Amino acid sequence: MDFEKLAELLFPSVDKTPEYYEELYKDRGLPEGARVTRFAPSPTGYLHIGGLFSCLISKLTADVSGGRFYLRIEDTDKKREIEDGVSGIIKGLSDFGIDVTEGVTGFDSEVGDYGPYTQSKRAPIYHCFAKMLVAQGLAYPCFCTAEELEAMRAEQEAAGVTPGYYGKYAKCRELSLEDIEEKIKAGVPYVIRLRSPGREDGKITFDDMIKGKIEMPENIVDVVLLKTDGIPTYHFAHCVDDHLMRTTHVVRGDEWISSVPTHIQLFKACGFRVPKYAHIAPIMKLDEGGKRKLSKRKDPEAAVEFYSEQGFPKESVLEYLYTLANSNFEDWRRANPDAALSDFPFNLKKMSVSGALFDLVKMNDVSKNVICRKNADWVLERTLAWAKEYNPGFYALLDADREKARAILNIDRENPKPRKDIAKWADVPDYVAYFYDSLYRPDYSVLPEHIDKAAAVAVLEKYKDVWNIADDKDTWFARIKDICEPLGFTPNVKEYKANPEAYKGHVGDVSTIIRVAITSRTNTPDLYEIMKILGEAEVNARIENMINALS
RNA sequence: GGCCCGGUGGUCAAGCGGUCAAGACACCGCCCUUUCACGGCGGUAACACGAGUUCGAUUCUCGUCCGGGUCACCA
Repeated sequence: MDFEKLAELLFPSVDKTPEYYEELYKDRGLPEGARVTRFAPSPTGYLHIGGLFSCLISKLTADVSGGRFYLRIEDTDKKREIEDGVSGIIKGLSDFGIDVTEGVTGFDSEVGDYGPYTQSKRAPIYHCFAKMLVAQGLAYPCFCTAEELEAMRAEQEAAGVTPGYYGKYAKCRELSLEDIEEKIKAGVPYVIRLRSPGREDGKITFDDMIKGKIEMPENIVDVVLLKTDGIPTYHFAHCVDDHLMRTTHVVRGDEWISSVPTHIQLFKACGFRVPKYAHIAPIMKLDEGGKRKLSKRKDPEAAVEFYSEQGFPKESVLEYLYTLANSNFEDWRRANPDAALSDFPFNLKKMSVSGALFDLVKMNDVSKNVICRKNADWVLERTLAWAKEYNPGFYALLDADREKARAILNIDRENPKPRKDIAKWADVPDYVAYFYDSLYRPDYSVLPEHIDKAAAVAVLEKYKDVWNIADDKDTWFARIKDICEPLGFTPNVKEYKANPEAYKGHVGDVSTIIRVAITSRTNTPDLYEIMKILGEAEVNARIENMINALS
């Protein structure tokens, strides 16, 4: 068989040589040890939290080595094509702090010297290398129809042999040049398959950077390289792209692990250096007692938009993802509370081998710790930005009086023991509700059972007269203590505990009554600050209101 | 089913032949305290099972069971 002639017959329009591309996409000239990685999603318009995680790991791998990270779009499946599947992904990445400096940067735009970075725009390149393979007898056209393939599979299953296009089942392997010529002339559709050099009993071992040493049977299947429409399969595109883009480390989901033998074989067939692989475990979710991958359809938290909508700061999401990535991250964070995330010495080898359950509760905790360290301006700014997009009414409310909003958010903040009330911006409307007439709904039923209503009214009547907006905090509290005794309460909690029968309650109960009158809640941050912000008139009105309601 | 990978408290996880088997989240208790939160202290709770190897196995080997992945002209 004259393979050169076959190659010419199959790819008459290819006018470049592999050497041309090797020359065009020069070695990156990075220092020894610098790693080149990439994130290569399908343009579904949707960024999965697992995708973000994978992307982060990939980027970190490059960053800590002083290397290079780029974004490639794998749009070789035209059945899945949607209008603009790219922008959503880019937005998702940038919303969570990953800015692309090489590769696809938006709908129909890209930067970098190794492009095009969108696979559908690389057809001539794939064809060139497919032609090379054919010319060397390492690939061949296959005219089998879907029906034939299906029949073959049924036959193999019935016979109990491994299904697949290989060995004697690879009917088109030995077609003569004449046969091929004839079929092509007749317009019979065909794919290009690899002539797999794998042996039935062959073994291949490779060293995954996360999973360690893995031994697998060699690939013997003549996998499809180019589909009927001339578009490459993932396998082939991965091979030529990662080679030409000079990727050194392929970081991807571990669902790919079983095709590594195929990929290594392909790289070798092409004469390319095989990249290092790092297969990361997927993020899981507990469902009906079992673990399963976070699913786009069933789990709202699978989409990164969920975190935007809920108002989790990107710092929080990132921080949580880091804890999943390297378990020593939390120790590092405790030791370096103010360090930038980029200073963390990320280590691929410390990645967990098996999939972690996504823990929204832990995520909340991480986020509270992030937010509680920030100042009021930062919190206000982020809350405003979130509200503007997801809660316009609330935005208008805060925006109307930013000083007030800032003051509210500043209560018990910026001190060594800051409160941790807020995990996400969606928590804020409820957190600040009683400061705004439009959100506040008086509800005195929250007053604890053990507090007598008549006594509560008496407390309020008295307090209304003695409190003074100008008081400093000590005086403010002293006044509350002062009204205790005359009304049958004690200012001394210990005293009360020693002899509860002698009193109607203690200063804590008195405070609670006042707190309920002003906020309709039994738990709030510093009441003194709250009253300051509300102002004299409003506080008096609210006290009056409760007196009337209870009388 | 074949082939891979995995199995330490409810969750994330240290651990690499000898440990009272770290730590974090969650939960419970106590302290602090005008409430809540914060903080401090303490507590409940784990090596899937069975055989080996070894003076000694959570750590090594094999088997069982369980979980996950994969077997396309999808990625």
